[in-house]
Amino acid sequence: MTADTANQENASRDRIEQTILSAAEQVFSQHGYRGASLQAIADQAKLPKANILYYMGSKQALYVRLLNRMMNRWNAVLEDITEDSDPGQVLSDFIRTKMMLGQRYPEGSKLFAAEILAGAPFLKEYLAGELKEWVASRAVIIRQWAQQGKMDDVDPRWLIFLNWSATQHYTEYSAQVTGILGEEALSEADLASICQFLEHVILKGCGITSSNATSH
Amino acid sequence: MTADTANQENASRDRIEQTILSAAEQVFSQHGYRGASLQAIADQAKLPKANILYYMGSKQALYVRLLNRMMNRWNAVLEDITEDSDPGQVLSDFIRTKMMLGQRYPEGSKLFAAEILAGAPFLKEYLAGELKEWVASRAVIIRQWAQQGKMDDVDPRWLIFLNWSATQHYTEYSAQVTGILGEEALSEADLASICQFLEHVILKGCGITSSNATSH
DNA sequence: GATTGTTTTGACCGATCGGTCAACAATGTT
DNA sequence: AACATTGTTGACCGATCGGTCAAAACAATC
Repeated sequence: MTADTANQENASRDRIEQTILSAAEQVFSQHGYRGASLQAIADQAKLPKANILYYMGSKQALYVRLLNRMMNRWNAVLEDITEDSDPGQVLSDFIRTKMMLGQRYPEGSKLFAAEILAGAPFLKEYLAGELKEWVASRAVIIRQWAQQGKMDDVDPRWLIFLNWSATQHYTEYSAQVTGILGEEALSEADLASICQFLEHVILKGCGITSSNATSH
Repeated sequence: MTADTANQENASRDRIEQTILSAAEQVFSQHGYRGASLQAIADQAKLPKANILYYMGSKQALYVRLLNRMMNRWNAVLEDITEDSDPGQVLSDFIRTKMMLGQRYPEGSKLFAAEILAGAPFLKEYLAGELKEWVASRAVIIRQWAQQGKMDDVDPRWLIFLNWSATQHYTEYSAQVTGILGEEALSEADLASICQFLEHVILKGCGITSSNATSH
């Protein structure tokens, strides 16, 4: 096997795997782990069912792989904040980034939501480990901001949860949102309006007098 | 059949039906419509599977009945607000009531969330009908409040969604929240702290200078 | 062209799915 | 006591579940 053909074959394998992952993400996000069937995934991917198992090994392995992929997409967010950062800028960025990620990966976000709804059987360790530490470290910084008088002395954990819930709502409850708005999907104008609203309420609500954040 | 025995029989029937509904709510809320099995519901209710079908007719009928029961529990909320109401009081009540409902009916709330995640196949009409009208009518009142200078001129729809998402988060994502907090379940102190935080941020964020709302 | 290794896929496995049914027990009703 | 109604449940149905396997198709090396 030459290097060239090796690349070709790997590229072909990657393409097929991405097709399967994408199809599986759709099915799992709608019906959860138990409710999803390999046949439905195979139909979505337009491949024989046996082919799915050949590439992914098992339903559980496929599911775990999707969860990990989604975790990695989120990992880049809010990594580098310090006590010297501007709270307004950080929160504003956080809201916009989270909204963007939700729009970019709606199926992955819903997949995650379904996993949590089921009691997080595959993510319990991650939640009580990495993510808990992540929240704790950010909480320390937010507390410092409050002590510096940059913002109100609110509980950082509830603030973080508020940011998550407020943004994720528009991807995970998209069926409800679009149903109520009477639109097929959220428009760009809607998204901009929502981001602006969330910034306004959350920053003002936390007593952050935004200096250099985008004003409106 | 005397009136007495009729009452007895109906009471017995009601008790069994409630047992089944309660068991089904648990299973459906964790695994969604497709992921739930009648056998799992029967095991949870400690009844033979055939008995479930005898009382409920079919899996779908049971599921729809659970959805309707949850809708009715929510219907009592925020029914009687007018343009003369105090926004701070109304929003404060709304937050506390929603938090309370989520704590009282966690399985029902999760059931609803799973239904929306799946694309709301059984609730599409309700969302685009009754609930849409509900939101629209409240939006009018909130707009009037803004015109009267009682609060900032924010988009009422996003405000309503914010209230829903911020409160529902603690029931539907309870696995994530407790995992991160390192607690088995949310304590009374946590709940009070969360309500206080949400009131503070949302009211202040909307420019509502609370006059008679509970102060902290 | 023979050989070796990788994909592809229909056929099949035992288990479980939602749902039906008939036999039987229990409970009124007369 | 005889009868009708309602409740209970194990056995069973065809369909589908996740997963296995072997035979055929394909590709690369010699």
